[in-house]
Amino acid sequence: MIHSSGKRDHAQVAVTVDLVIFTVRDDQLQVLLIERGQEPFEGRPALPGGYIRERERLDAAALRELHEETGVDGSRLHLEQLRAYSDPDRDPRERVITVAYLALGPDMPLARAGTDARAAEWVPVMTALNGDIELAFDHAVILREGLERARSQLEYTTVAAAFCAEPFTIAELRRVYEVVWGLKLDPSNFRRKVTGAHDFLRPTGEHRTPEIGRPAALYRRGPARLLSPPLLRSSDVAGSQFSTAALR
Amino acid sequence: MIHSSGKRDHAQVAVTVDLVIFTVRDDQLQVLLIERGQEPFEGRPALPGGYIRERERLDAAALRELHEETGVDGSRLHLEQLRAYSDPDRDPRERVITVAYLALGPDMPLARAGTDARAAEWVPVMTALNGDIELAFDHAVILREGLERARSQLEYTTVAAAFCAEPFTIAELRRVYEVVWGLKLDPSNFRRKVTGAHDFLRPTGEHRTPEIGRPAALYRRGPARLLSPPLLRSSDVAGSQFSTAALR
DNA sequence: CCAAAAGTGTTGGCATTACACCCATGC
DNA sequence: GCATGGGTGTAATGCCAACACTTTTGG
Repeated sequence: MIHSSGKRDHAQVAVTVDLVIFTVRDDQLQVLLIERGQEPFEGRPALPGGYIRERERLDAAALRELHEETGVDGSRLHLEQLRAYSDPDRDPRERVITVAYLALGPDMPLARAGTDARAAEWVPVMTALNGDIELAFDHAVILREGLERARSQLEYTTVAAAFCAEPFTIAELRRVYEVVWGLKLDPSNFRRKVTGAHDFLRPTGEHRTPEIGRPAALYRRGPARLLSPPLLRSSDVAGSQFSTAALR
Repeated sequence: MIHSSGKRDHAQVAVTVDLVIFTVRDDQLQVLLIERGQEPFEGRPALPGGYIRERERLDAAALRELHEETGVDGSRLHLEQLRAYSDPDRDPRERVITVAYLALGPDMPLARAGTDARAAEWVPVMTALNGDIELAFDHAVILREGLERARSQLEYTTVAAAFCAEPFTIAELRRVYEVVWGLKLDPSNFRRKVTGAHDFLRPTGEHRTPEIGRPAALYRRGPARLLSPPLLRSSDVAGSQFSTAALR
């Protein structure tokens, strides 16, 4: 029953989910964009997403869309709700409220074209926000807020490890922070902090020998979700690719 | 046009906003609850809220409901979106997705009964979460998450000042932290931190003489929104009214 | 009316910790 | 060259004490 009765004392609206899916590839933070296969904004890049189904939770819809667009089952990703966007004119066809999700994961298998998308591909975030590319709907705003959420989440939580495929080295984890924040971190201090944080990392005891350099110890994600003390991005000299004005 | 056409390829749902409105009264963190005046959950306490209107933004709906329930215009409050709740069975009548908002403000004029609420009153948060009171719908979950959001927001932002009517003293601000976190803070350290944080407080140069004790300097809110360095609630001995299990 | 006590805000002084910066070493 | 580990000086913080200003109490 889409409409249980003809008359209502309140409006009904369509609801979609949109996904900001981040990964770290080639020492860059990249976001998954699709090319829209239909109006409105046909041919324009957009965040993956779609309408929720009857009796479907928002989280379930996000996981479903994630799977449809990337082929990845979300059980190994970090998925978190960003917020709802409700501008009445954000979709020119009708009133559509969208709930945006933030998904973080390790370098994923190449995206395949989705159902109503011509193509899906990884795009460096700075490229997607570069003004040259005009995202569909209000997706530029959503992407910007998703980026800021990801950056601040790295400070207070352990989600950075979600970007790393297990097992991983501390240097790989550090590179995640450097790429997302756009600045260099001192390897020594970084190691001390993350190994000191309780239950953040579980050492495997094994090592991985790179092409050059000393073998690095391997770790897995620990059970901790909150990072205390936090890992702040305050000082340090910024080689930032984005100005701090992105903080809003 | 509620329905632009009879047939759709996607479901439409009703959307509401619900408000977690906090204030500090009598050295307690209190939340505004209404008593429902209609089914379902008639007579049960609930968070204030209601359906969004056509072409109305969620933020606007939240401000409108806030005004309807408290008579306060929200321009002087801190209002922030929590998240959307989408369990298909959270409302027994039909599918309703709600977007929860968190509102923080100084002790407000006594709430007046709203349109579809029998009464509205301030209730200490620990009372409302005490199991004895069963909130309507999933409002207990929303309230719990709102509390946790407020607690963590105090660490990294300057919203604590939103609880204080200007001008205010540093001791009043400290009491906000103590009440929300449920622990005692060292007056000396607290003063050092908040006065050291850039643009957090603007001294007025004036003083207020309490009933007993030394006159305290008065301050107004500064332009800063983010608090750096953050004010962590980590250590310190807990005289906590809630166990840390409330962190989720 | 004055002196002492009590309560609150404010300031200052260490001891400890955390951190940024730098250097040394192993593979 | 890169990962790892250690050391040092500076800043932040926790803890504790003293001081300032006011009202209340009691002689």
